[in-house]
Amino acid sequence: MKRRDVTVPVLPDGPHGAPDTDRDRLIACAELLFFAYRDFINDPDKVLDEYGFGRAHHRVLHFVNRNPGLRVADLLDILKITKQSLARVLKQLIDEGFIAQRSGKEDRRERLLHLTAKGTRLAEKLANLQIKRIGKALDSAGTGAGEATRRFLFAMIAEKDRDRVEHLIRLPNAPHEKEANAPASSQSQERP
Amino acid sequence: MKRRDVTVPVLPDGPHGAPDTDRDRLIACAELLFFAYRDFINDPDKVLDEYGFGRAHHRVLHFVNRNPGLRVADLLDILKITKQSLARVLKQLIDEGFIAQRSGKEDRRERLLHLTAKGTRLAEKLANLQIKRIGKALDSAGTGAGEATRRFLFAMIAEKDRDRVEHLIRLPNAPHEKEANAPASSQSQERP
DNA sequence: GAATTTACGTCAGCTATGTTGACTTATTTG
DNA sequence: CAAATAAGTCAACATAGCTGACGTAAATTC
Repeated sequence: MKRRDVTVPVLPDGPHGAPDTDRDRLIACAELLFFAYRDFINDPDKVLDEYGFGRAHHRVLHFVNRNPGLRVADLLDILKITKQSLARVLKQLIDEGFIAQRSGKEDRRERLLHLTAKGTRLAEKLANLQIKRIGKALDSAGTGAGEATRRFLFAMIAEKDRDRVEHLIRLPNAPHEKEANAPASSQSQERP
Repeated sequence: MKRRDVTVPVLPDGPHGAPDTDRDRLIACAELLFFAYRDFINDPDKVLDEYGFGRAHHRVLHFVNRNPGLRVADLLDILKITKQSLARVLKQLIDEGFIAQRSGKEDRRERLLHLTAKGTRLAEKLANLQIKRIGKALDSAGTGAGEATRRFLFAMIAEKDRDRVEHLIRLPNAPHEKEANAPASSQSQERP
């Protein structure tokens, strides 16, 4: 690729002759979100590839790991995909021994999802990759960045889903200090 | 969907009897990133649907809008997709009059990308939706959240891409206060 | 000036992950 | 018992990635 030396307006002036910095800052956030997410997804993807899995499998593993006993309906609600989309990856994960189902004790129509030992190993391996990257990023972002970032990300979630997510992530000091409650479905009472 | 009222350990204690809050906080970031991105993408998607476009089209519109005169090769580098993947959406955008190409003046092999008036209208419409959501989220996240969030997101980007991104977003006060420079390609001079 | 490299476009085919709509089965609930 | 619910399944389709191969025009190099 050739390089040209051309001077170019770096920060084009807004309508009033001054840079539209507020807007630019918000747009920068949008672009950063894109790049950050792109790379956030990337380390796990490499590992998943070795198993013949994709991101969809990762998401299922993750949320089942974090919420053992999750029902299929809950997972659908978390992922916001259709039953058929989920079915495909879930079936694979079950067939290959990463996820086990147990019938609900109270409601035997429910299939409560759990990770097997094998599933837990993979889920943790993937989680550790992401945790590592996030940890480093927060360190380099300075004190208070974690708190601020969580608040920002939380506020980016569609209003109607925030309660649900807040319960789901069950963070020690949740974004708005609401009392934490039972995860989406979770635990329940089973486990004989 | 039925909900059960079951009391459940909200914050399972870690190995030392205390909650493993550090790890939990990092995992919360990961989950929040997933939910935030999911919904971040959502408003534009609805609009794009009306045009028969998808996210891929949005990304192209966005980066061409922000960097008029971008070359195809630059776009590939930004999006990290293959030429063939890009070709499909780019062709549509050109055929339907959202994007125009001009041969480079110095190097006539290059096809420099620009938005048409129609393209600009759509790109701005989409950008405004996202800006609005981000603006609200930052407000609700408190002072300093923007700064912190940008730093965090920037640090989440793969190291080898950070320089490039930093130039690309040309933020007034970039994450590390480096001097802003010309956009990735657009007219540009960089490239190692 | 010929050969090579570069920028871009394109053909053909594959995969992962999402979608809709319809139907079955087991189980709970009214 | 009838109706609603949780889950599984079939078929068909769309989007957006991917690989590999090849063509063409222009620029660069030998």
